[in-house]
Amino acid sequence: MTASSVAHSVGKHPSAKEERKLRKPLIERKRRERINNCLDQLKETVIGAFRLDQSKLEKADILEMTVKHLQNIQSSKLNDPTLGLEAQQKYSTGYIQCMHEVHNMLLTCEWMDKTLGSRLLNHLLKSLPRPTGERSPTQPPPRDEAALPAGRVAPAAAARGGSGSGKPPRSEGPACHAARSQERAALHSSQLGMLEMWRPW
DNA sequence: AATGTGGCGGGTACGGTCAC
DNA sequence: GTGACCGTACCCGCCACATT
Repeated sequence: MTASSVAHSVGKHPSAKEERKLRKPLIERKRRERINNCLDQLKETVIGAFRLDQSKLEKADILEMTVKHLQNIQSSKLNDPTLGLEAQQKYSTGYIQCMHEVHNMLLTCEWMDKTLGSRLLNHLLKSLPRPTGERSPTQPPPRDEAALPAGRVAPAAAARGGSGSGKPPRSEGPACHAARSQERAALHSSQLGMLEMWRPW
């Protein structure tokens, strides 16, 4: 007995059980549609990735090709670690330039409260992007610890520092050196006598 | 704890393709 | 032509999880 036949035999007010019996096939069909839609999208992707013609690819083939495609992507990323690093460096460079712009603007704003300005720069510095996984001593912890005055470290953050998560400390890679040099650049600019309070380190 | 809901797997029907 | 095989859609029951 199909769902439609159930509908006919029941009348206008199907019970909850019968209603479910009616809905279930529709839900199932929607589900299959979702699966097939995604499979179609995957098919387009792998056809493009593997330069295939629009020949017949059954579902199992599509999944297999997708797995291979993802594995290719992963291995190519592993073989070229400089791709991510380069992007990070570009971003950090731009970030620091923006910090300088903000700093210069603050210097020209006589009405600007110096404390507020230094807090702003402090915040920007703490938010300085650094390579994944690294957390500088000045970087704010995830929760409300950012509200603490500059130079203070929340007890929880202090306890976490480095080994708090239970993981062994990361060894420093080239990404760390890049962040260091950026930090040095910021330090250098502050030493040029810009804003005296902007020295969270 | 009872009930509702969605996901999943097994079974089946149906249509297309291919070798004979 | 036809039987075997394959891929797909559908139905149904079961199960896990969420809700009341």
